[in-house]
Amino acid sequence: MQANLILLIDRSTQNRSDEMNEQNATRENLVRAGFELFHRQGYGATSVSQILKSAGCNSGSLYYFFPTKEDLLIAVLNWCLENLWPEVIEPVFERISDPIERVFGILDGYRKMLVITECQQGCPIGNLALELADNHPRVRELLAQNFSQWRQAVEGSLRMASDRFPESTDLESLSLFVLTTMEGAVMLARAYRSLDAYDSAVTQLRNYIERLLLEGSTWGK
Amino acid sequence: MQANLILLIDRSTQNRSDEMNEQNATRENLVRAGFELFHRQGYGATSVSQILKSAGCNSGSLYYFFPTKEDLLIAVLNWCLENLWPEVIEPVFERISDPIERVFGILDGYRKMLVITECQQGCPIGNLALELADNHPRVRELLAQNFSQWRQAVEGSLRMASDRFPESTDLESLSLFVLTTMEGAVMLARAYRSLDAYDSAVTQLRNYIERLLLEGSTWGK
DNA sequence: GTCTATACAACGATAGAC
DNA sequence: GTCTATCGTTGTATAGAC
Repeated sequence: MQANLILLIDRSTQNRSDEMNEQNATRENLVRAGFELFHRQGYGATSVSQILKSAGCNSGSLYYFFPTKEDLLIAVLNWCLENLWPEVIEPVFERISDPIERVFGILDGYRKMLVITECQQGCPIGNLALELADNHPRVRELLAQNFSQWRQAVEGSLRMASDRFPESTDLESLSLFVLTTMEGAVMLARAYRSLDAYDSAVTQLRNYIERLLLEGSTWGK
Repeated sequence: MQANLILLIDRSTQNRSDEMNEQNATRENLVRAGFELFHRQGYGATSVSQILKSAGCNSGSLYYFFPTKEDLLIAVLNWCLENLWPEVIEPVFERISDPIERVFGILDGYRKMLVITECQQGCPIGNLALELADNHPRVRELLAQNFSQWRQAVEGSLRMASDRFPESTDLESLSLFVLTTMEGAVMLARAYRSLDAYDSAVTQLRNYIERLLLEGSTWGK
């Protein structure tokens, strides 16, 4: 039951294990275990021994690959950076072709995570951002990169429909606003342990975007 | 420099110290120290010894008032619940009378905190929400109550301008959306260590609300 | 590369004098 | 109520055999 919680992991396990040599299997296991545990419990609340147990190896192996626990975290965040597109964005884009609905498809993907985890797990990056942005400079930079990549995916999609928005629309700012909404909504859904807060926010966002589109279509083609 | 970081604390210190008997001064010091440190570092990353140093007492005193560290956290969250209105909401409402601008005044208050802390400190409740919502049931409930109180302040203000919105507007959902935006925007501002992300989100929110108001005014008075 | 054993510090919490 | 001293655990990280 726990093993399948994170959709990210399952897909990429199958995709990548073939093309990997035996040598780095342990390293990969550690990164995956780190990702899942940091996501579920946070960075500070996850002990190295938990990671070792989950990855099925001993401390010597971890410290062979990573000088410190923080270096493992950095590897995890780089792993997220590599996997966002193939594992989160592209599956949605394959299923949905309308550029606006693709954005809401991404939001629906995060909703699925809330459903599966009964509102106990949100965005893996968002969690770490609030925990670590202050006192871990290298980590903060990687968190920002992860957010930027997410935002660019949304912006790219919105830009395909740029002619449907009013001319003055700032699509970069609007795509960042989508991310803002998603992160805030996930936070509230977890605090309330209810999907209502998430759905309510997405409804408001959709309302806003529909008004923009309505205005865009009124003012000539 | 550090001591005056949190506006909340300074105001209430002056207001309350008179009406307090000597006996509970230590307890109050502990709650204040806990609030500030949990806000700055998170719950898990703050050690009891740090709290003791900041509060100017020893461990015997803390455990005399609070059976565990978590009980101190609960006292802190109750303290937030008591102080939100007098220390965060009312100062804004005194300064600004327009109900819509009052909402943006609250958002501007959080912006000030980002400015003062150079984007290193966000919402004290939001931080704890992502860190603790999963595995601390009593804490999660109090976090949700804090969010609800904040949302109700916004909703009360919007409701004073309800005749300016389209009839179909769901003001409860809209006020929750304001909170969603604020929390998401604070998170991104901290990750990017820049006010731009915050300002961008508030601009989008204002744009949305202005469109609602425009539609409300068009459809008759 | 991976193992076992362990160093060493910090943690939350307790005991008992005053 | 507050103090000092300390218990027992857990944390990250290391050493050295294999």
